[in-house]
Amino acid sequence: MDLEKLLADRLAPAFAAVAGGPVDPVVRRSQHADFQSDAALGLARRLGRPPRTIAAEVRDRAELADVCATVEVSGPGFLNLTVADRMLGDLVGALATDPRLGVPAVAGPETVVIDYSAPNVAKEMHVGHLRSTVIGDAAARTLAWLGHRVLRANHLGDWGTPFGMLIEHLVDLGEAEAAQELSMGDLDAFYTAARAKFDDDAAFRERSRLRVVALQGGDPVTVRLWRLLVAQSESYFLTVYDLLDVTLSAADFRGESSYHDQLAPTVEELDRLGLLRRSDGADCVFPPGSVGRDGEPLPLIVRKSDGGYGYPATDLAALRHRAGTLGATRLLYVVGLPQRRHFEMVFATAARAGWLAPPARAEHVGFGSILGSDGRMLCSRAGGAVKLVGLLTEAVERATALARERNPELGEAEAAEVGRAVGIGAIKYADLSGDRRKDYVLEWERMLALDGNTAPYLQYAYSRIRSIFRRAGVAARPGAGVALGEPSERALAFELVAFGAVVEEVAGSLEFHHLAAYLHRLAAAFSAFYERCPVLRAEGPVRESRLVLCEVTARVLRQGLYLLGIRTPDRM
RNA sequence: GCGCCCGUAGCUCAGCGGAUAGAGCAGGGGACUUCUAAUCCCAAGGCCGCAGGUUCGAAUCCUGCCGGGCGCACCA
Repeated sequence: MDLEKLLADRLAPAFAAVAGGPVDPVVRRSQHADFQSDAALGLARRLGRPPRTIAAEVRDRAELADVCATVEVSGPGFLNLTVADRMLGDLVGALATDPRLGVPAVAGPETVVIDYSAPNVAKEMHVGHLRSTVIGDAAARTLAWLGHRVLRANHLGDWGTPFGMLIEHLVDLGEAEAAQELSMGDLDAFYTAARAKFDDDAAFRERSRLRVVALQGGDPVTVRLWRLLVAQSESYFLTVYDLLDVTLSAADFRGESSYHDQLAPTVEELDRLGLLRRSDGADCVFPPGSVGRDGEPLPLIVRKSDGGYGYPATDLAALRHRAGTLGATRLLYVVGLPQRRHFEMVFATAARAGWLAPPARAEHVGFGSILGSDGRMLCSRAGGAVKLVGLLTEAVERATALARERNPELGEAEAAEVGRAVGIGAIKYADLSGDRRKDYVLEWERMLALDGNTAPYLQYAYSRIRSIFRRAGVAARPGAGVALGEPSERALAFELVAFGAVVEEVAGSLEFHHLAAYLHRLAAAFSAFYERCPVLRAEGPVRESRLVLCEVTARVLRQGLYLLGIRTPDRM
């Protein structure tokens, strides 16, 4: 039970009695006390009485004796609430014996499909994929930990016209040579070479066109070559995921091709439902509300005038599969914000077709673009893409060098391990600590920063705690009483007790910067505590109590960072 | 033209109806014989893009304007 809710529950009846109806007590953290309630201000006009009088009356009626040390009317009519040390200590004590750290598993688990990462076969992963992968993985970890059934859907770009030219290029190179190139992760070179031939060589272009037809027609030789291409890319992506420390596995690849045979039936059903309209030779759905440049309704083109299918058809088929066959009630799409309109139209169409009916719902978990230093979008297809592995490798190298420098006691193997955890953590945290909807400028310095509000700061706090236990060879006694004397102990305790509410909120909003900010507050509170409150040199109950504070802090940091996909080394 | 998003400290960003607008970085000053100084403490830094409006109260909600970005029919 978090304190805010506890206080609100105690205040609500008092407010209801004074106001003669239900009132939200509006409890929040305060600079002037531990918490404050602002509800009396809003009630003043309605009741025609001074807010301070209302606040005083609520104070007198509320049953807060066991929770609060003091309850004071302040300013124009705030209620300042100071929590009793005893209550706060008991709450922390309860966390110490709770394997879930005050975050209960959800009562009604849902099936959640999370569409994220989605690189393209035979194309390099660039920084644009980083956001989707990192945010999506945090969502997967968080929702899974809460007890939901999470299905990770890596919607691989493994189908479409570019495969004609890619397969022809593979044929030109020879399978062995091509496999070699692709397994080295040099996907850009492969793609660029194919593209160049396609642009310059008419004969190659024609071969490519025929190859697409062969692929879609299921020609066995072509399909085998295509599979080769896909398999090589998949194994390359898995090495990147491994380096990035992401929970995506080989089993999560669900390429666009896997919906290939559902495309026609999907469109046919739209037709049967009377949602289809032919426009300029293309089969379209016109979801209400979307208007184009000319003021006319904007179509979702489910079948092109040449008979081919594009993204809308694939997305609809995938959605139908996820909601229908898989039984998902929450469908997440971790895709850049520029595609917002596309998803609006897809979701609207799916709803009209009855494929997406409550309680099932789809959410576009959009994120901002990555910009270059000139403030313009970076992640276009037209080059300028920064190779993801290059970024990751540099982060790990920097962090490893720093680990060696700062802690010579680390052996070579441990320094490498710390370097990985810290370097990768820094990159993920840089991405998750800001509002995901905002664009951000790609600054290597920022992403690779190892001090300030960064993952290493949180990891360092964790490793210091581990160091205390390691050095003393002791463990916290879970049942030990938590006695809070020092202000920095109280401050730390307040943060610990807030973990559950933060995770719960983030599971809904998927705004991971709230979790990041919380963990930073927690680590900062711990660091301040660490400076002022000796643990091992304390004695008796104070020592016992501080050991519990340390233990719970470590566990919350570890779990919180785990949800963000960030490791916590025992030593740094 | 229409729609969506964004303008907060020198920089990167939180805050999105409540009391004196918060962090980090950079820059200034302190703290290691004491559980890891990848740390902590102190000081400094702001017409919250501009102008109206709603409200007891606005960085936060509404309207307009200015500046920037993205999207707007067969590309994924």
